[in-house]
Amino acid sequence: MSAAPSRDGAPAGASESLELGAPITDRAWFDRPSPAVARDLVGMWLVHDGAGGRVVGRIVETEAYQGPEDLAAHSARGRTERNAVMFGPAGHAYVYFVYGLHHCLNVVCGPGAKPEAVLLRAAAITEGQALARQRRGTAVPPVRLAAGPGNLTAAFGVDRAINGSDLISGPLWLATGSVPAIVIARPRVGVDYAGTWARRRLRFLAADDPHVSRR
DNA sequence: CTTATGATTAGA
DNA sequence: CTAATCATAAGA
Repeated sequence: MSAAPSRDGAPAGASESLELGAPITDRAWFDRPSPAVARDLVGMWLVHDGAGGRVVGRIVETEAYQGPEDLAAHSARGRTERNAVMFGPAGHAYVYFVYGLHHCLNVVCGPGAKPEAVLLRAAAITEGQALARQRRGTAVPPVRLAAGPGNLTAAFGVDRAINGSDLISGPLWLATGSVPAIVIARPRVGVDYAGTWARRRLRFLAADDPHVSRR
């Protein structure tokens, strides 16, 4: 079987990856507090070179989950088999299964050993739309293909098989965007149980972008 | 072993 | 507003 397409620079003249920027290859970029990484990820590219082909999308919505003090973070209740990746080095994928239906994709952050992560909540698919629609259903409008964390993982073909994958060397990776996003901050979704942490503005969205999740 | 529930979604 | 649907974590 053939190897996954290279993450190295696109061939000269290639235009299929519209505006796809430089891959993030510096682990220090990930090794920062999750709010900073979450804000920076809005407007950047998510790429998955999966079994069915490549899917690329512009990230338009993220949420930061901080260390043990953040009562909404999985790491707040200590290290378990599920969240172990959060306690490992930054720049890896933390994928978990929830509600018996959906997968959620997170980018593990730092600094250092701090168990922080960023949940990727929505993206605008720019390449591999046919593949994404095949996975999500033909009736889904393009604007909703990756709107919402469960829909995003479905569209990109991400599941627990990729949990722990290195975002610097694996089939799932990130690249800089060419168009800076105007980012707004709002409270996170679905964490009402987290007391004062539920009110903090740790959800980051691209302003006026139709590809964000509902609510 | 049993049991409660969730960083969700679609639909009424 | 609720059902769907099951891996996970916590407790007995």
